[in-house]
Amino acid sequence: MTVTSVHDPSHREALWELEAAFERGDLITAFGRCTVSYTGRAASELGSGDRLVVLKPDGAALVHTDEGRTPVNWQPPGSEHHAAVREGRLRVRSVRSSPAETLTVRFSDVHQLSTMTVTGGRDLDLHGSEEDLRTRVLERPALVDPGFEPRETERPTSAGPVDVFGVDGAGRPVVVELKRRRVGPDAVGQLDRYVEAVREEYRTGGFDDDRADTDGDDGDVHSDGDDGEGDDGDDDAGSDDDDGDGVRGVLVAPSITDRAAALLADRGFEHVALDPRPEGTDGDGRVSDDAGADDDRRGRNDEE
Amino acid sequence: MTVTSVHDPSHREALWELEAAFERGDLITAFGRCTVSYTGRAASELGSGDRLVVLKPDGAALVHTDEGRTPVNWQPPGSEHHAAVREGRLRVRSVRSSPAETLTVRFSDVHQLSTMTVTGGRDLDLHGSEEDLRTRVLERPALVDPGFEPRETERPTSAGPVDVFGVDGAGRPVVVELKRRRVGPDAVGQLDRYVEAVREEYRTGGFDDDRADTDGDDGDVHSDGDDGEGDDGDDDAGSDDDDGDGVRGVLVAPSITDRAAALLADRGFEHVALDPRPEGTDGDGRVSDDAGADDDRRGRNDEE
DNA sequence: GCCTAGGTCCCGTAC
DNA sequence: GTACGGGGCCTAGGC
Repeated sequence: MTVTSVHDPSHREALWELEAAFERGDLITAFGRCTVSYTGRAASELGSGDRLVVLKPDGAALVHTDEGRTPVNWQPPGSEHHAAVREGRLRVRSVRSSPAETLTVRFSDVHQLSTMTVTGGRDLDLHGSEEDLRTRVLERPALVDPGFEPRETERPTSAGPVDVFGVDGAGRPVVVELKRRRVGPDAVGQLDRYVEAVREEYRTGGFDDDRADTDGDDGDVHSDGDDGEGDDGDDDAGSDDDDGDGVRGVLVAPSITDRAAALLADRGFEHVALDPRPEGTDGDGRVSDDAGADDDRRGRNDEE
Repeated sequence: MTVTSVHDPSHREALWELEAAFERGDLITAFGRCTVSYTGRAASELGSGDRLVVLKPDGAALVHTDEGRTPVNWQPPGSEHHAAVREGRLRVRSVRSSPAETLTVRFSDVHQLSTMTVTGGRDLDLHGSEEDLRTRVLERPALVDPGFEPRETERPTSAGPVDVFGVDGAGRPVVVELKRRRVGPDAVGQLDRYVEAVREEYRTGGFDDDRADTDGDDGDVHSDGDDGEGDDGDDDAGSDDDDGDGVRGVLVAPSITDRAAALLADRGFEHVALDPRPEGTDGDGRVSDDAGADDDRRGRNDEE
């Protein structure tokens, strides 16, 4: 039996079904007239109305109205569901600790209650995330800068891990921050923190202080033989005509807002326009920078 | 009739029910074995398995497995739902434009399909948001700083609106950034952008350039009589022993991470520990700064 | 447990 | 429409 469903059950009937479903680890949907209370990180009250309540065996709870992608109330996984009849109403409560939070749904009427045994895979195969963008950059570093040579991903700094760290053709350190979508001012701040941390590293000594000792860890790129002095730069990696300390900051993202661009310029950083995916049939995915890069409505007609 | 439900319908039956429900503007749940494809800002594929699909009359679509608060696939409101039988399967598709996105669910088996007419309120009464924190600050400015005098909320700057803007006892401008929860480095960056924008204002002239002309708009505070010189400060509003330009930056939040605190100190800004809500019975909600401010497990027992 | 950042984030609001 | 920031954000990955 994969689905059970009862229409307009009495509260006792509903209670019985709920507890059996909890026991089985079923997915539960309840539709009915209810009020909802929540207290925890915040607190809320929702007056009477018809809602769809979903209770998952992992402890997640969702309360949906007829509008919005976001549930009007919810409880994340890890909660515990409880049901009871109180004051003539069916009370469903999901509770979790740390943070201490309680969601309470009180049904005056249950229109329908269903329980479902779920089987099958949950693994989503997703493309177009920041990780895809990183792959593109590592496979074709020239998209970032001619002569760019990635050295490490998730490179640790005192400000956190840098998405891609490497050197340019002149041997200057390059800090690359990747974003899968159009970026605003926050991304510039993020890049700024990383660049400043790296600059501070170079200032205060030979990059051995802040970096967690992760030689040969999983973040490395280019595990070829040369690990020491293979730099072909003519400068001593810094003090060039560039802005700060010789450390470059590059924001790789499909596009950037005006305000973010102004901030970026203010800090002396650069934007490289790049999509997380090779843009379908559109060549290599490099978007022309500082130019009208838009409207490629590829007429992808459905197969059926 | 508020609820209709069919068990193990044929695809044609299901199609009929779906189209009637679309017509009525009903909320729809479908549980069955299906695959899911998505393409748009990203792209994904989900293999066959049992899932709960929710279709809302506002165009929202949700695909839920038995785990997680977040749907495994979805479509935001504004999409258009379509149903058809193709290649022996029931195909439900939600499409939207800008961005162009398509969600396709292909059912090999529909275990249950329900349609529901939703009535009742959707307005949530929520407490504990940043707005509550702002209210607290405006009602009791001394919580931020003795002598702090709020002048404006959502004060426009070239970097965006400042949560609360005012002056301290010495007449120095104060930029306040509010956060309802513990803050990390990003919040410091945000505050930094605002403070820098205000400082630039003061540098480049008498605060009349970047500010949109919103005198007497809705962001003002203190519409009392005294608008001019009531300051009791002994300094001339700036050039004190303080860091920058005489403009102070204050981050008001319940707590702050170490890294954020270091950044804050580096910029010469301050943290004021404050909760969005008066913390139940806990006095005025001011949290002791730089001290072990924790564990107040108030034993709030349920009423029933 | 906390911290940090990504997300098909969603969502409201102002421009 | 774009932009910007809030959110009970959720979620994954480190430490």
